[in-house]
Amino acid sequence: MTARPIASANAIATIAALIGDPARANILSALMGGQALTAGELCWHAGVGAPTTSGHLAKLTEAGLLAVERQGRHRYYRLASPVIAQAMESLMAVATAGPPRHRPPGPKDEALRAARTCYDHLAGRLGTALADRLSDLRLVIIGDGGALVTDDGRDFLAGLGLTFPEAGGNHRPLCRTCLDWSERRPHLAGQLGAALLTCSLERSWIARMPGSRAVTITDAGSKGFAMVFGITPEHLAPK
Amino acid sequence: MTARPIASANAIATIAALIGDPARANILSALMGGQALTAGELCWHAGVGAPTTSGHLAKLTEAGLLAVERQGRHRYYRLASPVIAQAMESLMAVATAGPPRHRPPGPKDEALRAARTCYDHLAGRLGTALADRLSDLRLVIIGDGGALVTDDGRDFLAGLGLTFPEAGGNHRPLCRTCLDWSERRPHLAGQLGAALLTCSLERSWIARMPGSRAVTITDAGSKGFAMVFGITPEHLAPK
DNA sequence: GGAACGCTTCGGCCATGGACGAAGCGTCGG
DNA sequence: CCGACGCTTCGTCCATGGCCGAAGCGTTCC
Repeated sequence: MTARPIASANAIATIAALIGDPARANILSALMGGQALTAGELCWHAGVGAPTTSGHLAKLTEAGLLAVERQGRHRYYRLASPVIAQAMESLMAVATAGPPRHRPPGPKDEALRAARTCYDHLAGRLGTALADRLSDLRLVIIGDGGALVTDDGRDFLAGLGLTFPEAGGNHRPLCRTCLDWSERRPHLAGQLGAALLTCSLERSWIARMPGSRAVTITDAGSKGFAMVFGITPEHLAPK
Repeated sequence: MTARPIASANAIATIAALIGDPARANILSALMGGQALTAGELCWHAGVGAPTTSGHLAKLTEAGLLAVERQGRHRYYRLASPVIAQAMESLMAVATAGPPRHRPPGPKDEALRAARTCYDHLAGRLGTALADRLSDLRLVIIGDGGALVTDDGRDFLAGLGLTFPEAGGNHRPLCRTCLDWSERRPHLAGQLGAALLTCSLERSWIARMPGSRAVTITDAGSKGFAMVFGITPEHLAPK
């Protein structure tokens, strides 16, 4: 007379178990940057040998968490869908929200806290500062758990060369918020968030740090973010 | 020369591994209903023996996923925080979004699809219908990934006897959206979502089905939802 | 006070699955 | 065409951890 539980619980368990292995979590974490990586690079990130990594990648791909693309003798793996990144962030939120455990800051973490990519958009102090400024300027309205782009906001973004399809329909949300795990406040995701990241990279306002999700703000970036969004160094200072 | 990965990946793995066990996933799923359950009830949901369940509960509590409260000779367990439920929903979204796997509907699933609780708010066709109607009536504005309550909405809710603190600050979001895994469209969560569920239960518009997250709509509920929100039987019909 | 109950702890069994070395494919470079 | 390279498959080892029965502790009921 044992249980007959809700069927979907097993589906959750399957996915969670997949993420629950340290090597696989490292792989997924590395891919949260949004760029596709080769099996070799992921092997390095995973911290295990090549055969083991290959097995993990096969499982993740089989489960639909990763997508793979062959290119020459390399195989490029990437997250199969943004919802995967979202789930990872949710788990990260649980991990940091838990009991007041010691969370070692570390030097590399400081870089991550300052500015990093979160799948395909900006996070960290830079990400939250952008969200704050856009909100202050009434270009987006950040509500509880979500965000809307105002007409002013559309005009402003068009001025930056960023245009978007109309809201609604089945395509990707124009703008949504994403809880920043280091700042504990929202930053902007969705099409808008992705466009801001792309735009910042194209203008060389930020540069990716190799082997990390962290990004550095260039001199041009300091000027650019200040000029366009009014972001001051104080916004980006730790604490 | 093995890896030096991002520290937080291990934190994710720990949490995910915890959720990744079928018995524990069942326990967490059962608690998604928002009410606290005794170890014995959870034992039934978990589908394993009492000693095993006790071990799982200890692990989950130790990790900060569950909170426990002793009451007489019973111990009531509940999710330690809403972010846990959010993470579970994210994982569910990944599970259903994945490859077009067969997902067996089943009779009990139909009840879940019709109306169920999602942690502390309503989901399923009833949940999405409520969200739709509130949106149609311009009481809330459902944007991409988020929701805002309008002034009209506040007045309307006040008329139902529901009042909320001002937005902003550190307290819980007034209203946010939550992706409905069965309808693939948003329903309303946050304080507003919780209040709607409580209100519906108090008025006996809905009744919990024992041992399940599903709820049934009472006769009074059919009238009430139609009268107050304009929800018709068509809104609640399958497909 | 004693028995029933709810839950946890202890001890031991066993399967799952993650790890690596060696070998097997495909691709690129000279 | 051969060797180096990138990645995967195969086979094997081994530890982690889930599971249960028995026993222990605290609470409630009669």
